[in-house]
Amino acid sequence: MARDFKETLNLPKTDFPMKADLPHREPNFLKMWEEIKLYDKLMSRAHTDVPKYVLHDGPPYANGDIHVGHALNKVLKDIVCRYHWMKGEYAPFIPGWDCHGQPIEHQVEKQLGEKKNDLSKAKFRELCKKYAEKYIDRQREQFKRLGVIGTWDKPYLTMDLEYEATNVEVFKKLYRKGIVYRGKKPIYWCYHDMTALAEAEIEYYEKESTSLKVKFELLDEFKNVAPPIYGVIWTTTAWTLPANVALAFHPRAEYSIYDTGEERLIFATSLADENIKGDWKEIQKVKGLFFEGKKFKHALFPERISEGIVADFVSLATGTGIVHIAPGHGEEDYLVGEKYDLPVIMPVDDKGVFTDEAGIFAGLQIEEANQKIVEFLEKKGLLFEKGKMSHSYPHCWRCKNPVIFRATEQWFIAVKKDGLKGDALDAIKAVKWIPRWSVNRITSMVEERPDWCISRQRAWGVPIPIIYCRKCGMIQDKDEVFDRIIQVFRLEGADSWFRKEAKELLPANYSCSRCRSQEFRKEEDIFDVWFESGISHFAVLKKREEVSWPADMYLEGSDQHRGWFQSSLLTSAGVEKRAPYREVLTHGFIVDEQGRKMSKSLGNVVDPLEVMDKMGADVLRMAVAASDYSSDVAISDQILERISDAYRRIRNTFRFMLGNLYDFDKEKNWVIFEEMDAIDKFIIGKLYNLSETVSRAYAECRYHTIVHNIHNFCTGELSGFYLDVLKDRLYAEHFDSPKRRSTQTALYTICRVLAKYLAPILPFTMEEVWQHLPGCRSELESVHLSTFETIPESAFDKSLLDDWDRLLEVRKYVMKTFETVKEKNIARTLLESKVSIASEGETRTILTKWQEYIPVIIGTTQIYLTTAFNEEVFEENDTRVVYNFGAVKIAIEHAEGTKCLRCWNWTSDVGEKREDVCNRCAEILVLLG
RNA sequence: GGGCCUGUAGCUCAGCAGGUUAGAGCGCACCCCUGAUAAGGGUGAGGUCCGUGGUUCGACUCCACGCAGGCCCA
Repeated sequence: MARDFKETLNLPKTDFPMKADLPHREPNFLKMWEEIKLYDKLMSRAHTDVPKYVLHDGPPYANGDIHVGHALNKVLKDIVCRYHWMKGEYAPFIPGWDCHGQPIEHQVEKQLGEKKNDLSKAKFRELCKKYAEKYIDRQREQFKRLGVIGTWDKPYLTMDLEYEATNVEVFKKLYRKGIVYRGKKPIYWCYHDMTALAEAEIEYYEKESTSLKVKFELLDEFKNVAPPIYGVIWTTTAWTLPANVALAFHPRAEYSIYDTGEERLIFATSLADENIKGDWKEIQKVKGLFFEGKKFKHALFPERISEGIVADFVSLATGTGIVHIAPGHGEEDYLVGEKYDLPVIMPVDDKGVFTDEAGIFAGLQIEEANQKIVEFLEKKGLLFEKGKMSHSYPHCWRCKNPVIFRATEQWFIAVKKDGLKGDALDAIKAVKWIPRWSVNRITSMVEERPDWCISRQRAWGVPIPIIYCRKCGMIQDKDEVFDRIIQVFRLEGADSWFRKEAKELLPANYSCSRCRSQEFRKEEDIFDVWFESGISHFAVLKKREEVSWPADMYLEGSDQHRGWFQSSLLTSAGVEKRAPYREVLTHGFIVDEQGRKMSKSLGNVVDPLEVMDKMGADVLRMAVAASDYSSDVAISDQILERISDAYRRIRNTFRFMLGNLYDFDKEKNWVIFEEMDAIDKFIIGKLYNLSETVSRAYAECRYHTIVHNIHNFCTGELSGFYLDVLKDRLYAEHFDSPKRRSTQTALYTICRVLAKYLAPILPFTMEEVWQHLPGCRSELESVHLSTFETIPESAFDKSLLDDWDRLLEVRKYVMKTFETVKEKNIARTLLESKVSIASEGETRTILTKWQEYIPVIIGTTQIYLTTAFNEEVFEENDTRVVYNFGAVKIAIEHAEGTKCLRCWNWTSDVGEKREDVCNRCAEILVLLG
């Protein structure tokens, strides 16, 4: 009767669960890390002399729950920091939030509805602050749940008092440098509500307008020619004509001059059909570029000149191909005007009424002016055509009336020409940009950017710290004034600006530096939020003692080339003449499997909170890490499923190794490398190779390489070979046999090395591994307090690895052959097979050299090696499968002898020393008693 | 419309200073095991390397033009 020898074997034992159950288990680790004060312990490295690495967090906007884009960004940052921690360095991470700005105002206004009008600015700001705080708390918990480690109890907020004061400090420095100035720039303006509007407060509706084609006489050498030559412009906003300063042509388009008999007219050649009325003669063709620098007579004010310019945005789809330019009334007009140094004329007041600057039209409301202008042009014979047209036009979100573009006084930082462009471009060159093309993007953006408009007509933000004399209008820009404001902000925050009188914000007994008046008024504009976030490196890196300036790294999505990378660069270059970062790493955006952006309408949105709830943060982190973030990162259900599979494989590989270490005590059972069994030397050599790849990939921030390589190692080297082939020695040998201890030493090493390498990517799971690895927990309470393990180069035996790679090829041949063995029902497992291998040359030499390991590598005790390819054992028949692999020939048949009921090997000595078992097992059983 | 970027098996990635039948893992199919077991092992099928031209003896790799997608502008 067969006896069960199970209890005499060293079968794997572990509490490490196969089922990850991350959604439930991860929060416990978060709790544990908090209890052991993990982050504080890491931060205490600040007092040692280890290298410091500062990754400066770009602040997300404090609105809404986090989306996958946030998750991608913060997980990458976390991996970077954890990598540096694992190198033994000091790598503080201070998360931040961008708290001010229009979107929060908008949300609060929506909640308030009509009540908003009854609120003071100060009261309104209070509500905005509450709103921001609410979302900071939510997002904080969500980021923490992701496993992101950092100073969560003391993040930086752009609404912190000290932070707000820093805005003034930086403003003062830039002001002193002489690059801050006041100028005019068009903004959306509702002349019904008399208020400035942000882009997001605009709604587009169809509106019917009068469209005009107006003639501007060409001057210069064509002045007083007969018949006169006219450039014909097309516009739907007649009221902007008083502000006209230029006519824009498309530089590469072709224009024709037509003789109508009475006059000569210029249109884009391609739009001739739309404009020719009668039997006109085309007398000349010219490129648009020809008109650059030419002068035209203003159609409304004959004494004024309208300059000929060229611009790529000129449309040739409809109209005349000539665009009337009024920099005071249009964004494009303004930008092209800046390029040509055109004046910004803006003769419209808050209520939409023409000022004296509009000459004969002064006092008219713009709607009425439209009609007057048409009449005027008709009378002068300068109206070429008049029509009606319906088009999409911006309207005020609140009162639903049409809005206008209207230039108003704004604050600027001079960037172009004599501004700080040169310094910024030099600063860019000193930074390492990853990926490499990133430098081109930032460079061209800085090269082409206009001056930076830093003022906004809003309530929720930091005021531009300027105080004017009420009497003479003088800006009070003495140091003592700025310093006083800085001091007040530091103590009471920017709110003080809205609560206090101008006088209270000035030094005691202050009087105007020009007229001695003591009456003052405060600037009402606030800073652009990009200015605020752009000074974070000053407000955080220079002020918080945990960190230092400049940052080692900024890490954000590629959209930040225009945003934060640039605003930070400009403030830094302006004050310090260098970039605030040494290295900038950019990642792509989250897209779906087909590479399309996520949108509700496409139904492809992945919610990180849901993923963490269903699969766990480590799976989400792994998905992020497994993907090459230098371009867009795809996330979908299938991708998460695949990642989940890979995660499970890694987890189970650890579980198996842990299971075989249950009785391993590294103090007592450790086997030094030199004394290890060859098979264990082999896997340690492979591990060494892997560690080389992984550490290089970490240093280069190529995390997907790490995930792929480690995963492949787990499936290929470990599960597919090493772990499979070890079972006999782990299970059947005496528990304390040298072979088993050698293998356990290898397993232990692999676990530690891999757990540490994976800790930055899978912090929860690797902590779990650490807690189950014998002895580790008493050594250090968390894997995250440990440092990467290095494998000495001496553990890498190249000739052994080369030999064994060849042996593995032979193993592969055996596996192929064995497929047929299974089919023919000759044997079901290799254990119950006899394998004959014929070979010659180098292969034969290697096989002979490692003869004693061939049974282990192949997986059966019955191996016959020979050089004779034509021996009888290689004759195929009903009980034997034979395959030829060139230099190697394989034959497999059923094993001889009997199956040992303990180790399941087939031998001829079963029952000799003891019933049912082979002699090897019989001896072990004696030892075990 | 402009600038920058991406496009290799169903999925995630390798590869190529241009050179034999383009690789891996997952997934899938089939088989084996039941002493890693809601595990494990083996074998196999999957690719017009986005398309079209060009350079070259030879292109997935270089160039041009497209197409699709992303970010930022307009």
